[in-house]
Amino acid sequence: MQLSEKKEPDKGLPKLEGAEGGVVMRFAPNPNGPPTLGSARGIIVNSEYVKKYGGKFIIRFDDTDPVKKRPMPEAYGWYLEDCNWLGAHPDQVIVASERIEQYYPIAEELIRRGGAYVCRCPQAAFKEHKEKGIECIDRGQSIEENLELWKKMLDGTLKEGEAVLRVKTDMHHKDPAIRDWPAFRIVTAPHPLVGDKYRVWPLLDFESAVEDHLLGTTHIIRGKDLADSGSRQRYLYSYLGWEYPRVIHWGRVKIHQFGSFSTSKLRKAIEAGEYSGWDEPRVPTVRAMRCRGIRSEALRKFMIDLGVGETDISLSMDSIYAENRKLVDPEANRRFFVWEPVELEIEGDVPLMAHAPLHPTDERGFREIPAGNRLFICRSDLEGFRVGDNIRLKDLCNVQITSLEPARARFLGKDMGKRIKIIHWAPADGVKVRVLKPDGMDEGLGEAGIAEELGKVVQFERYGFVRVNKIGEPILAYFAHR
RNA sequence: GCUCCGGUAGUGUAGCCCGGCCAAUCAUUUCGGCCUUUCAAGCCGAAGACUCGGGUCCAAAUCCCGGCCGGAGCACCA
Repeated sequence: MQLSEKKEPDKGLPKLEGAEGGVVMRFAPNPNGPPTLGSARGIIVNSEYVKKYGGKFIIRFDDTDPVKKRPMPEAYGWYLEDCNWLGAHPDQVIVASERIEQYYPIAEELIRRGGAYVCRCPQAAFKEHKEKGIECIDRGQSIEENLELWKKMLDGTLKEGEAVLRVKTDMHHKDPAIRDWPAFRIVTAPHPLVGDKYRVWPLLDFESAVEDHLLGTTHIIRGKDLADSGSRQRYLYSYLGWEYPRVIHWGRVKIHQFGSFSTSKLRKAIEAGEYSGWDEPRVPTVRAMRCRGIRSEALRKFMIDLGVGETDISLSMDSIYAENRKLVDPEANRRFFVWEPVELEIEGDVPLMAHAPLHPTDERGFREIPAGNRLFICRSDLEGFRVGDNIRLKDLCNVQITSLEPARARFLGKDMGKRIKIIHWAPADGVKVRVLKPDGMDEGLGEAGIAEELGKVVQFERYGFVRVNKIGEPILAYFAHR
């Protein structure tokens, strides 16, 4: 009994320690672009835990740097849009830049409790102090002096770069990363959302730590890059008498097909015109996946299967594609699309109309495709032929190749003979189709019915699954996968 | 330089906390075969892994120590 229990493989996400009574979890992006596949992992896994244990899922925009990680006003909405599409409906949405007012009193309280001091060391000087474990003179200031200086930061007496508020940890801490970290600095540049309303901005460790407490966060999952934050923030929690949430870390994610993706790099590339936008197939964003016809369920299943290991992982889109194929294959209509079309002239009684099933197994009717003595086939198919070859034009008839240049054939019959090479084709008056792929583009001719598939995922036979995104001249489709 | 964290098949993952059911799970991938009016799907089969060295123990993927490899932090970025 117990033995077979232990054998049972764990399904889904690993258990969360101390989550039995429900959880409060958050995903905290910087809105400097739309969510990427990396963000999707955070959104999906956090929200999935909330679904599993009950509680609250919060989206919190950590947008407290108006300059170096300047937020994009549109990106806030993009996140919410993509969250909903991913099935991660937030119970609460927080914007840090709108909550600065709440941070100031906490900073002041921290000073009162002797947990922070205003440090006027030049950046480089402090760096040296930190390396050598030397306490600077400002560190010894009285609480009153610190409160006075804090006011001077707020009222503009102290200029940008002249002072920061530091949390007192331990200048002899064995890990230099933990020593007296900065909580606030002066930034006079306007913030895209709140303008020049504030000149003293919190840094991530302060903002995040305080918000996690304010929001009642029970569990934090964050990247390994923030692994030291816990140690830093615990000092602040201890000064204030708060209880620190449980923390889990996860490693860096890379995807073979995209490399590592940083939002800021993408943003630059888009601004430089290397990509046409945030949703084109070459870009690893959630919206690009959506436009390519990747289902959110496929992404969810994939991310949940990944779990939350601390190992850095380097994955392949193949698994996501395989997951998506299972979802999309039973639904997608089949259509003919001929890339690099070459005209084929056929002599004989070629049927004038083809009846092709919309789906190979699900009986949902037929497409009527006009045929006749002039058709188009793929250049790559033609190149594989020799004069005399018997070929079946799918759902139409059998022909024999009589010439390659120009491409000619003669009608053989409609009977299903023994198994011969089968290719697809496009009618002479087919519609122009352009397919954008992660690694390029294909252009060609397709059956007219493609124009009925706007917004849908279809399978171009012998080509792959695509999503039809625009009906026009040409019709525009994004490639999902084979 | 200081500090922290990882290392199971090509990729990802289960098992590791609480050593024996592990000649190691599942998925993907690749390769065969069957089926088939798509090079899709489906079905069947195969391939492929515990980073290395010590130690503890009757017994180690699992515990301990060390090496190697990889990642991260040491910003008035997030």
